Amino acid sequence: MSEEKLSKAYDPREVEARWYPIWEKGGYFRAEDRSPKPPFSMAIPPPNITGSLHMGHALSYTIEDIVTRFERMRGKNALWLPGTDHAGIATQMVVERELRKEGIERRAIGREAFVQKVWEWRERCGSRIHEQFRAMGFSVDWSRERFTLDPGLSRAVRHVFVALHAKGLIYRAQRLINWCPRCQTALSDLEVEHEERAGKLWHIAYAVEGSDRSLVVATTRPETLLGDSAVAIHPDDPRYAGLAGRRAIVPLVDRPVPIVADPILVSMEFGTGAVKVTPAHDFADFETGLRHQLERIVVLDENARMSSAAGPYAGLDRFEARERVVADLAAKGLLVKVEEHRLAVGVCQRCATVVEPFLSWQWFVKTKPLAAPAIEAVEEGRIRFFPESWKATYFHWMHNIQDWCISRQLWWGHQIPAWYCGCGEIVVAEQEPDRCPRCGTGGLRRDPDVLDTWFSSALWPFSTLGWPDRTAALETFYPTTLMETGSDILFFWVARMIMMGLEFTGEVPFRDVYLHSLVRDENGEKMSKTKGNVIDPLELTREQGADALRFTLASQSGQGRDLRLSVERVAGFRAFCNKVWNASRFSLMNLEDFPADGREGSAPKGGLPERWIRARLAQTAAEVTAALEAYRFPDAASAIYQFIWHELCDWYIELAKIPLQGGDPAARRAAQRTLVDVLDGALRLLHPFMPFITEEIWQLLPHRRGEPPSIMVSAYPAGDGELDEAALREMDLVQRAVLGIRRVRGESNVPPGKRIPAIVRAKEASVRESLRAAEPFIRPLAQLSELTVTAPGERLRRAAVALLPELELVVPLEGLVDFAEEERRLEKEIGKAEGDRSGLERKLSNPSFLERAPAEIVAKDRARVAELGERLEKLGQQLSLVRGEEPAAPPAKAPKAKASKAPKERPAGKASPAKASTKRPAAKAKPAARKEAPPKPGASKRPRPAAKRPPKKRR
RNA sequence: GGGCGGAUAGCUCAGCGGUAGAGCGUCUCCCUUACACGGAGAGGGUCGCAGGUUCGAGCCCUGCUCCGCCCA
Repeated sequence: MSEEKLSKAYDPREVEARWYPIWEKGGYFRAEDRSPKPPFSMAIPPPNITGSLHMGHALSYTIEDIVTRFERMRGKNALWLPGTDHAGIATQMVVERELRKEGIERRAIGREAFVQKVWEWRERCGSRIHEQFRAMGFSVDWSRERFTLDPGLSRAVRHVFVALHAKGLIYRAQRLINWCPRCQTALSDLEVEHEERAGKLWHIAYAVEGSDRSLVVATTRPETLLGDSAVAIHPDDPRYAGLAGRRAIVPLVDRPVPIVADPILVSMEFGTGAVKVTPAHDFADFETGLRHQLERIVVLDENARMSSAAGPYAGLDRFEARERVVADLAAKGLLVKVEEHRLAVGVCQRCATVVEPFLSWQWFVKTKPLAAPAIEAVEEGRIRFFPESWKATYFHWMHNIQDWCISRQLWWGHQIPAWYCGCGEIVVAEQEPDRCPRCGTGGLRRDPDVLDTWFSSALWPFSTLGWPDRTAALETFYPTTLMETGSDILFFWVARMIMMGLEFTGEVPFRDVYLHSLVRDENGEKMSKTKGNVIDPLELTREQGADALRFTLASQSGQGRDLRLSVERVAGFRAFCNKVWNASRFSLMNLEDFPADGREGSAPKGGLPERWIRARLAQTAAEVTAALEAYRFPDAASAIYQFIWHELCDWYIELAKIPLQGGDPAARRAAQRTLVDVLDGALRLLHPFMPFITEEIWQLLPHRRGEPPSIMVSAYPAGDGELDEAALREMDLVQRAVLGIRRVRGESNVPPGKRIPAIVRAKEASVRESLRAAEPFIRPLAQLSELTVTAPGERLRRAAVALLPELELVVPLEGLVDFAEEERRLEKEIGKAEGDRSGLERKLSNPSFLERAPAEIVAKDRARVAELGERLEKLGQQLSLVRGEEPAAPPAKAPKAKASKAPKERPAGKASPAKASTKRPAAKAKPAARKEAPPKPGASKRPRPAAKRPPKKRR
């Protein structure tokens, strides 16, 4: 145990800086390839090498660390495998931008040199990520760190590409793909975001060949008419009957094109019911083109400028061209109408440039055959989703999955393992072929493109474990236990891992998927650099401590809901750290004479508080474990918070002061032992959430022989075993008695420091027995000079009374206070009880309730009515006593009649009986001063007697 | 256009058929030798709106209104 005095306030900075290197050196983060322990494994969602950790990462990794630490403490061989992602487009863009600052252009230095620069960049970023993990306390197994471009992972990528190609599940085709003219690469459907924007709908007249009729088409992209190769109409549209099969003349270029009837493309309701068809520049038109064998006329190049096929418009940017085309059409009188129109435009996920459907040769994954088993795995429950609602989204996407364009016109990434020969042969192989297998010539040219980053990510759960080799790690840790990631990459990543995992390992890549949601700011706004509302987790950690931030994220991370983060909330949990710190400080201050072997052997039973707090710890442990097993992090966090603050601190520590400061050495020792045992247990429960402070304190506690060297490898409290029900029951009595007396004191304005006598009455002899035994605990907590326990009976004039189940508390007030307050309190209680009772009586007078409701419900309500009757009787008596009225005749009759009759007299009208009974002056013989606040209709359904009564001297 | 969430105390959220909860904030009192990053107490809710089912509805059903995501 440390001799140093702990500081009065907790300072996370110093503590949090200290422990990570010790854990790392101790090897506690490491998982074993072979171990008798059951495995737990999880691959980290790898952060991009370019970035630093943002709040989304902090949330994700906090959750993952909590699970990992929990499982590790439960005795699992726990692997949390770290790594980073090369993030093709993102990284290439960042490095290009940086190089440009130095005046270096990517194309000028060439591919090899550029890729070298990116690797250098990666070296610099890597250590930063390390630092951030350290600051947050994430317990990853650094010895297994991976990078998506590592040789091993690259080999896995090539292997998969070749295997899928051999199976016909990867193919090369000339297709329309999404093209970002700024990033100069193809994108997958998922990398295109749809934004609704204001646009226009231009109505343009196309002449019908050989007639004086014309067709008016409506389009949002007039510049593409230069590439039109048909006009489509609906076959059933009477407006255009007889036109199908004839030809229309594309304006400006005067090209005759067929008029085709196509019920798929054309909606009779939209626009004019006639549509221009541009197969090379629109996805729907491309399909139409296939159906009708239409020409594909490419009028835009890879820079989204008009190509030579656009004749006089060649070289113009697409938006300039639009203006020119519209102007020229107008000049020729062919522009019939222009309407305002909202349309969804696709923009590049990375740079927000409007993407262009672009005809080009690309590589694709045929996804349908891969999706089928992936759907099945989830249907059969071999993979579970948390929250489960994501299943529906997953199914919907998987059932409608499109082929995946995987080639990217970038330099940074896994270069496609395909080689082209002059003879037209394409060789797909893991290693570069020496010569063409068909014509035998050498010098094959490798495909310059790289693979979509998500292609390599899709292999992450097994490629990181050494696949395609059958490694021990793979055998032990695969399938992994959990995939925890953001719901925004369900399709990008999770779905693809499932497909690839099943295809190549024959097993699911993970059993559970936990999807967290977005971290927003305190106003519910998405955090973004442009809005300036980004909270940097590292900065917040420096201010408030990583423990506080982690606890905040865990306790706010409800399933299926976005999380709102505010600095104030983090500060609130920092206060919790301080509370934990001080509870520990108190404990340690009282353990100075605790012997080194004081925790050996079974603990002495101790008194009621000792038995109670141990039972509560066990219950809390069970609760926390159940919550963590179900990924209900907020529930787990709040159970621990509640236990530590409101039970250990508010009750047990206060109660322990009695034996600790009393003269009985055995009782003192029992309290010491309990304090240290329970604090130890609480710290262990808390450790996955707050690793630093718990380790710091745990190290200061006296331990049993043979305890592990760190709390992070100690055993998680089990919460099993037999529960001391009697202690829980008795302590409940004590707590209710203390709270009741405190309440009376508070409401009657008894000065807080003033020690007063009180009487507790109970009908049950056993309850009285328990209370008498607990008298030494109740007295100090309720600030009593004296506590008398009796059976119910005599009434006390001039006393405050609180009625609780099983208990009746009497606090004589003569000479102490303010009877007006007490009177008001009683009136309030009576009002409430009357309200409750009349509600119940109405229910019980309903024959169908009696007939149909389960017997136990009816019995419960009846019992409660009886209870309320008793309560009202006592309260009525008490009220007259406080008022100084002579207790009217035999108390058993008069007050009861008064209290119980009142509600029945009232017709079952709108007015709350409770309100009326306490507000109506006449009925209660109250002074006129009472009536200044007539009940407001609808103010509240609950009684609010005497809410704003001005203070006045009664009597 | 289709789908999925959400709407409960001032704020953030639990509760999901039988007496409305927590944390934070607010108010009152208190610097009592673990902690003022604290203690004790209090106030605060027609559970989005309208129908329906039920003996009984934040809770189930239908419709509607807002807000947010995803897909087309």
